[in-house]
Amino acid sequence: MINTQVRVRFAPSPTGPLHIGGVRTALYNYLFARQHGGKLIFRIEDTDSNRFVPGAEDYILEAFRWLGIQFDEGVSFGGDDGPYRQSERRDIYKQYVQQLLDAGRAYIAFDTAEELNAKREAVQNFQYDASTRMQMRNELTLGKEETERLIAGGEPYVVRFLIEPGEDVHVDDIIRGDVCINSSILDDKVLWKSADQLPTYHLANIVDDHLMRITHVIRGEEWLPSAPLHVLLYRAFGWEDTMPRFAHLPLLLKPDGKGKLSKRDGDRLGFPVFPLEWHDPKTGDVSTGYRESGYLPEAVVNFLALLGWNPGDDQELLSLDELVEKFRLEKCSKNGARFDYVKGQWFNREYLLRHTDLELGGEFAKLLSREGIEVTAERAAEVVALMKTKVIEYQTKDGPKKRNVSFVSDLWPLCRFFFFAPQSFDANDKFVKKSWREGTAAEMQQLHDVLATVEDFSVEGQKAVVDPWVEQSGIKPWNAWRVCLVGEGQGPDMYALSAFLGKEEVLRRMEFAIATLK
RNA sequence: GGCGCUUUCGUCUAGCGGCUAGGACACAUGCCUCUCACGCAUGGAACACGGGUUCGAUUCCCGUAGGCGCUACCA
Repeated sequence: MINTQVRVRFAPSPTGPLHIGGVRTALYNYLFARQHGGKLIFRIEDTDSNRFVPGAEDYILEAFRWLGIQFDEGVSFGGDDGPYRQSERRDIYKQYVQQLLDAGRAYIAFDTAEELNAKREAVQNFQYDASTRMQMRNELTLGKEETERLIAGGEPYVVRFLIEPGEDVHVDDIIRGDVCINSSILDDKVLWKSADQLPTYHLANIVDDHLMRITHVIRGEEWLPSAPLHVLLYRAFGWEDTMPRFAHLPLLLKPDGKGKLSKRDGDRLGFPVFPLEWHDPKTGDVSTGYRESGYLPEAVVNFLALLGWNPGDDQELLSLDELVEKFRLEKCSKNGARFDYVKGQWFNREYLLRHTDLELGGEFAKLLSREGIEVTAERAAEVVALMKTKVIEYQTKDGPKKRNVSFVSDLWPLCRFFFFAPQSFDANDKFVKKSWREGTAAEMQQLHDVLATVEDFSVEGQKAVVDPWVEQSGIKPWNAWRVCLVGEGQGPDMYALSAFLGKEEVLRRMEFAIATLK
């Protein structure tokens, strides 16, 4: 194991959109593979035919493309260990199930789901294991001949793993150290179902990881209780010497309240839990995604990477390359992390501010276009430059709150006045009241007339004319001028705004305000 | 219920026997100022509890309590 190449895999089920926790698991696998010069494999675990959701596989692939997480082998990436879709590996599993059967490590059972449910209701804490298997309808109680007769007669059956009780099974977890579970609490897990000729997760997982020469299994903590079962399977196959090492990651928890993060939390608190927008083919429901909500992929990656791991120093902003370099699996925290989406917004802001105004202007121009405003990226970039350091008010369950501009889309509600002149003024607005008193209209008329004489309407050009007038007249025109051009107490520096709007528009807005407010 | 994992500011976390327990997000205040801000500065805020081990425990061990997960012919 020491000198073999690192090979890890991310193996989702195509049962719906990829959960953000799954994205983090994939990211950690990616970081680990890259930093060891290893390979990352993309496998589809579609052994439950009932839960298959069309479009899910493409969705997952598209999500990773967007995030910049690249795979080396697997579904849609090729490789020598295919097929990488478990539903296409029936023959392989069948062969290995037979191997277990032949070795007496597994047995055939005919108990139907209904029979088992009845049993569970009748017997408290019923478990299909060494203590009960001799009372059930299976190969061990029916005998070989009867078993073969039933199979020949088309009776559906499953193959169960025969677990020897009373053994302490140890799992050496990279994150948690030695984890020990007694085999007596494990049940004789179903490994294979004749009904769809497919294995269950446990069997498929072990066979595939072995055949694909996986060296490290990095997965969510929900798998920890079944890790001993997996160890036992490796042993039963005689593969213990090449068994991968395990690392069970802590789960992502709700931002508030109890339990693990769910889709509902996102809907309730207003943040995405999926990387991309998802249209549920069954219900028609649409769930927003990080991409569609205006998150930058590098911000999502950085945010997720630090939920459960940190570089050990005070650095929080790390590029994908830096993460590859600094990530340490053994330094991952052991306890679940509450999903602090507010910090996610902060990360996005940091990355947003690292883009040039022109890049952001291009995005903003697209957004404006959807509002029916056609401007060039350069023009939009001027607005971005003036407004990207502002705060936006938003709604929460505890009422309105404020936060810094974190998304390009935050700009739009703040920037309407750049494109639309005030149509009316709120006389009760605190700022308007404070700024517009007796005589203000006359002062604004003076400023209007002064501005009318300005030839060069750039910031500098206006200053050259207006500053001396301010000095000489003693009039502080700023707030009232703001009322004229903006309509309320917000916005950028007045000269900057005025220069952006241009002389004609500025004079027009002032005339309207003077006429309206008197 | 059983089994396993886990427990440092509100949140994410640093700490790996001796620290004024550090940082970030969030929050509050001040400065700046033409509005709202940004920025800068400052501040409040944590070792779950009880036993051990030790000269000394946030740190090691054991309990208790909380949290999380698993307990399917789902992954």
